[in-house]
Amino acid sequence: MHINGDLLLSSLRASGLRITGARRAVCQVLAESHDDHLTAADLHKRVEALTGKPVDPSTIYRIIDVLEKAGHLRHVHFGHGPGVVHLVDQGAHHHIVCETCGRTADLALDELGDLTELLGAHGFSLGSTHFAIVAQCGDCA
Amino acid sequence: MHINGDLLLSSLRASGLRITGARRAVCQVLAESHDDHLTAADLHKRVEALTGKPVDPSTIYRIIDVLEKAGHLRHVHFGHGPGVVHLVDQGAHHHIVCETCGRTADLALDELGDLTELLGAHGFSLGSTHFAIVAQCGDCA
DNA sequence: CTCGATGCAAAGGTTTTGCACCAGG
DNA sequence: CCTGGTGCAAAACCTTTGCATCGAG
Repeated sequence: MHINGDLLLSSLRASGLRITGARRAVCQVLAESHDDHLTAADLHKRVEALTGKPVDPSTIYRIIDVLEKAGHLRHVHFGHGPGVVHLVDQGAHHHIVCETCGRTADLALDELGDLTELLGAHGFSLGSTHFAIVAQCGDCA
Repeated sequence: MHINGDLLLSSLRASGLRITGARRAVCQVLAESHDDHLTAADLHKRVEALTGKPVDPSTIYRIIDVLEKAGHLRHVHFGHGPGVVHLVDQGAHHHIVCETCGRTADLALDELGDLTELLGAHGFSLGSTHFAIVAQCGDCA
């Protein structure tokens, strides 16, 4: 089951936050592009296309921030370039991204046992999905 | 055994490149801070301290570029913040960095079997040490 | 009416680039 | 000399922030 835009909005309202046109549009776009990894710029374009009105980039970043603090959104860094954003309804996952072409794959948390061990041997623990693992995909290797 | 600055310089000369004051200083600083991960800004500061003369930041970046193309240097990204640079004399290694405090650890390539398998299961291969794996160290977790 | 949200513009930090001048070989 | 290296200044890129205004509740 996928989170829908209204659910996001009512969660905001429940926290005493206001429902504005921009927030409505961001939530709808996020809900519709549910399985995508959108950059702030992508989000911005789609929001403007949806509303027909100009929206300031800073507003997009602020809405991302609000949704992230509310726990609905996560933003992830894929090596170079802009960060990307995705909803977090169906459990967190880690990301692999191709350094060359940008193709991505998701890693379920229960696949990460060996990696956890490797990191543990050096006194580290995974514990964040904020940065992707950068690698090479089959086509680019 | 560690690469020393003169070795770097003679390699440059052997490629038909010129030995300048700035290049001499960068190579010496790199050789002396052999096991560190320096940012371009660190490098810049130490080069100016060593020569007593102002050096333009762009010159530092260009020298990094030259040394990297010559295969002596690698620059790595540790999550947010500036990239870091280190010599590559004793075999490539991968990096783990703590997302919170920035502490780093090196992963020898022969420790990466499991990670290689994990990535392979998704059609990816490691094959670059250009981006660190971002995690949490014991103190910050 | 009131406070939160937005637009605008500017700055932030790192890195790159264009261009004219300088200097290594 | 002559080409490559450097300084300077500006831009590029993504994101954040200050401040005045707008609008949701």
